[in-house]
Amino acid sequence: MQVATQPLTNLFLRALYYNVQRLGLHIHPYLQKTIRPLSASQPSSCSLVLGYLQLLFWSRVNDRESVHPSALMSSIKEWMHLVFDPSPLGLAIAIILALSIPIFLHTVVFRASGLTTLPTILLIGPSGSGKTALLTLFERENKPATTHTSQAPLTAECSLPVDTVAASNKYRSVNDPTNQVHKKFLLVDTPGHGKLRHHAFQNVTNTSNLRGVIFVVDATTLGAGEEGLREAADYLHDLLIVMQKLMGEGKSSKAPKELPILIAANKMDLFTALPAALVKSSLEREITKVRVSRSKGLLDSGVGLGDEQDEEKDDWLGEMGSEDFKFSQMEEFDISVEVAGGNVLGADGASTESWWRWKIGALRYNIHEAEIAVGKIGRKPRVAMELRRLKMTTIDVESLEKEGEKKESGAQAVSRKKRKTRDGKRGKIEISEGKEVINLDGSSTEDETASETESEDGGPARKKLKSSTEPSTPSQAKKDLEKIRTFKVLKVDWYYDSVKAGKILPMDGYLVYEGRPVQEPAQDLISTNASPPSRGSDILARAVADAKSSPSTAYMKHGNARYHKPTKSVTRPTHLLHQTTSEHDDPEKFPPLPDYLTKLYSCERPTPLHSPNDEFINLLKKIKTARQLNSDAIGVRAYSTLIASIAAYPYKLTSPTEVLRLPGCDQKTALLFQQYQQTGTLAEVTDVENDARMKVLLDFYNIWGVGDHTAREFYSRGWRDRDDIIEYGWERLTRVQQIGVKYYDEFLTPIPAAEVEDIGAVVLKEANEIIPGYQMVIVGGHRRGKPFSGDVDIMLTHPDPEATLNFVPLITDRLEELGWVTNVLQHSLANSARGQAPVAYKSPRPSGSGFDTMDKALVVWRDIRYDKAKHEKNPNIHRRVDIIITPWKTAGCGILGWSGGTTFQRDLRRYVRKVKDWKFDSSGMRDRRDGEWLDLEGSVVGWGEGKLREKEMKVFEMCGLAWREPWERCTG
DNA sequence: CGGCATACG
DNA sequence: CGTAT
DNA sequence: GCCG
Repeated sequence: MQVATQPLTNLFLRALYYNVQRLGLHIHPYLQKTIRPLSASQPSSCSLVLGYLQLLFWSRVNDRESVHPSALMSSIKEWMHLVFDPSPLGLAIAIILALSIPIFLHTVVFRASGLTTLPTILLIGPSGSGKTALLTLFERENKPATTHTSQAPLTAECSLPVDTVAASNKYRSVNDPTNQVHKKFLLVDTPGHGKLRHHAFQNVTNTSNLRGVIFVVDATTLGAGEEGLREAADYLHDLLIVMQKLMGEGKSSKAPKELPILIAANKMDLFTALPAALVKSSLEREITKVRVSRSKGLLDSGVGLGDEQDEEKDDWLGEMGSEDFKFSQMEEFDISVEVAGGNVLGADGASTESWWRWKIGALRYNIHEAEIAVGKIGRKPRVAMELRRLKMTTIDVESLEKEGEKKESGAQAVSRKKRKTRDGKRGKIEISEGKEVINLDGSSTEDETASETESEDGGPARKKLKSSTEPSTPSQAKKDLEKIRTFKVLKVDWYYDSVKAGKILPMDGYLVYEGRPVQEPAQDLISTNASPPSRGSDILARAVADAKSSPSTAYMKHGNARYHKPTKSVTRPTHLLHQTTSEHDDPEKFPPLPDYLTKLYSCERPTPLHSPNDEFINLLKKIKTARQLNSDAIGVRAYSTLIASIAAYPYKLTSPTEVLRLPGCDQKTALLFQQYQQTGTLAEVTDVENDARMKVLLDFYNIWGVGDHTAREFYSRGWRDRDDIIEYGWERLTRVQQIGVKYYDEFLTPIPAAEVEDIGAVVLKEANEIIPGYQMVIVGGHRRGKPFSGDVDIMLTHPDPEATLNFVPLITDRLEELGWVTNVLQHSLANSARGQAPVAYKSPRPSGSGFDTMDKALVVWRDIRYDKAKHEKNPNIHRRVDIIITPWKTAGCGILGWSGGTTFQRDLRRYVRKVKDWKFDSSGMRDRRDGEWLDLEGSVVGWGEGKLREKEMKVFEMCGLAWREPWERCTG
C-alpha cells in the first residue's frame, strides 16, 4: 500500500502546486512530502510548505468534486482522469482514503519569502583536508555565477539546481519530496589552521540561519596513532563543544532547532584512505581521549569543588558521565552527526554524492520558516497539539492581548474547559449496566471537529482577531504577512476559496489560531494543564511562572538541552566522595554489617517492608522511575539493586561511607546519600518533579497497558494529558489501553488488605463450585504484608493435575457470568500448550503432566454486592485481579515466583543460574545443561494444611538458600 | 568491558 | 511492546 | 550504576 501511494500522491500534489502558482505562491515541502515544481520559473513571492498534505487533498478532492467544479477541479482534471479512470487505481484511492481518515495532520504551511537570510552551511576542517577544493567543486557544480568575497572566511553563494539534485539521487523518483529544498544557500569556508579556529567557531555562533556544518577530514591521515587523527579529533571536539553550547542555550534566538553536521571523509579514492565507518569509530575513540584530557585540565586548574562540577558540565562534550564518546550522544542537543566518504579530486572525477544528499537534507524547508498553515483542523487545542508535535512553539496572541488588557482568566482556560466537557459528552466510554462496553465506535473525530468549528469556536474570538490584525485586501494581506511576524493557522477553505477566486483572499473568517513564535524550548505554552503554578491560568503568566519555577537553578543557569529533551541518562560524572573526618565517618563506629548484607543477591537476605531509611529509598525510587521514563533500562536495574540493598540494611544510615559498604552501592550512591543528608532531598528528584514532560510521561505510564515506550510515543504526538489521548487518539488505543484509561483513577486506588482477602475468598469459593478441592494462596504484595495493594494476585492450585489443566477459562468465565469480572484483559495458557509438546529431546518427565499449566488471567474485578436501596448503580470501584493457576507439583515454585518483589525475583534467577546453572521461573526449575525439568518439591507429600508452605520452603532448600518469609522479600 | 530475569500475549 | 513477580 |  505504501508503495502504491507515492506516485498517486504526487499527482495530486502537482495539481495543488499548479494552483498555488496561479495564486502567486510557490510550493515547498515539509516533512519530506512534497512535489517537484512544474516549471523552472517560479514566482517567488511566497513559498508553501506541505505536511502530509496528500491526505487532505484526497479527501478534499472527493468531497468537492461535485460541489464546486471550480478552478481547482478544472486544473487538475487531467490528473483526475489519470487517477480515477483506470479502475484498479480508483480502487486503490478508495482504500487509501479509508485508511487515512484517522490520520490527524492536515496542514499546509506557507510563508512570505525574502524575509530570512539565505541558509548557510559552514565548511570547517583542518588545513589540508581539501575544504577549499570542495568549495570550488560545489561552485563548479552550480550553474549560476558565484561571487567570492575577498575577506576570510571565504563565502560563496551557491544554488542547488534541480537537475543536479535529481542526478545525485538517481534512484529516487523525480517527484520525490526530498528534492524540495532551499535552492540558494551560502557556503562559508573557514580557515583550517589551528591559530585561526576561533574564526570558524565564531561563524558557528554568529551565523544566522545556519543549516549545517561540514567538517572535512582527510581520510588518508586518520590511521591509528597518526598526528592527523589527533589533530582532527581535537578540532572536531572543540567544534562540537561550540555547537553543543549553542544548541544548549536554546533561547538565545540564534540557535537553530537542529544543527546537523556532516563529517566528510575526503580523498576516499586513495587506497590509503580509511573507510567511512572506520573514520567514524576512530574519531569517536580519539574524541573520547580528548574529552578526558580536557576535563582533566580543568580539574587540575584547581577550582573549588562546587563550582567545578558546573564548570565542567559546560565543557563536557556529549553525555554526562558517559565513558565513551559517541556521536549519537550529540542527538540530545539536536545535533545529528553523519559520516560519509567521498572525494573532491580523483581519476574518475569527483565523488560527492553522499555529501550532496546530506546537504539537501540540511537545506530542506521546515515549519519554523513558515508563517501560515492551513489545515482541516478547526479548533485551537487541536492546533496547539499539532504544533507541539512539530516542535513549533508559539504563544497565542489572544492570550497576549489578554495580558495587555490585564488579567481576566484567560480565554484559553475557558476553551480548555469547554473541551473537557465536550469530551464527557462525546462519551467514548459507555456503560451499559451489568456489562461494560468500551465503545470502539470510530465515528470520525475529524468530521466532527471540522463541522463544529463554525458554530463553536468561531464567533467572538475570531472577530476580535480580525479587527486587530486582519487585512482586508489581498495585497494588504501580503504586506501584513511581512510586517507581523506571527504564525497563523487558517482553515483550508481559505485556500480553496482563494483558488476559486483566483487571488489571495483576506483571511477573516478563516483564522483558527494565531501565535507568536517563541525561541525558548518552553514546552507547554499553548495548552496544558501540567504544572499550574499560577491559578490565574493565563497562558503567558503560566509560561513565565513555568520558566521561573522550573528546574533547579543549576539547570537554568547552564540552560542545557537536557532540560527539554533528556533522551539519555543525564547524570553528572561521578566525583570522588569528599572525605571529611568526623566521628560519624569513622568506620569503627558503624553498626556491624550483618553477614547477609555481604551477599550479592537480594534473595539471600531478609528485606523487610519498611526500613529506617525509607525516606531516602523513596527518593531513589523516584530516580529509578525517571530512568524508566527516559528509557534507561540499565539505570533501572542499577537503582533496583541498590535500593534492595539499602532496604535490607536494618540501621539508619549516618554517613556516606556507611553506604559504601553495602552491595550494589558505590561512590555515586554515597554521593546521593550525602546530598540527601545535607539537603533532605536529591537534586535529580527535584529536577524531575519540576519537569513538565516527566509529569506527563508519568501520568501516561500509569495507564494500564501503557509502558514507558508508549508513554513517550503519546508525548511525541503532542498529547499532554489523558484528555488529549481520549480526544485525539482513542481509536488508536488498544482495547486494554482503553480500559486502562477508563479506570485510570480506580486502578490507582490502593486496595486495603481486607478487601484483598475478600476477593481471594470469592475466587476460591467459585473455583470450588466448579471443581471441589481447590486451595488458594494470595500472593503478590499482599503476601509480603503490604497493608494496601495495587492489585490482587490469587494463586489457585489443586492436588489433582487434571483439575488445574486448562482451568483458567473455566474460572474466568464463571466469574464473568456472575458479574465479579467485568473484563478479561489477558489470558495466558501457553504452559498448557507447552505441556503437550515438552522438550522432546530429553527423557520424559516424571509421571503425569508435569509442566502442564501455569496459566493466568489478568482481569478487571468489581464487587457485585451493594445496597440496591441506596444506589441505582453498582458504586464499587474496579480492581485489577490476577488469577494464577499452578499445578500442584510445582506449586512451591509458583508461590515463590509470585511472592517476592521484582528485584528478589531477578536476583533469585541470577542466583540459581550462577550457583546451580539452573533456570527458574514460576512454572518450575530446569537444568540449563540439558533442559531437564527438576522436581524440587516432590519430597513433600500429601496436600493437607501447610503443605504449600512446606513445598515453598523445600524450593529454597534445594536452591541452597536460607528460608525467607514472604514479608522478608520486600526488595521494592 | 560484558552482563544485568524470565516468561507469555 | 505490553504484562506479571 | 555496579560487579567480576
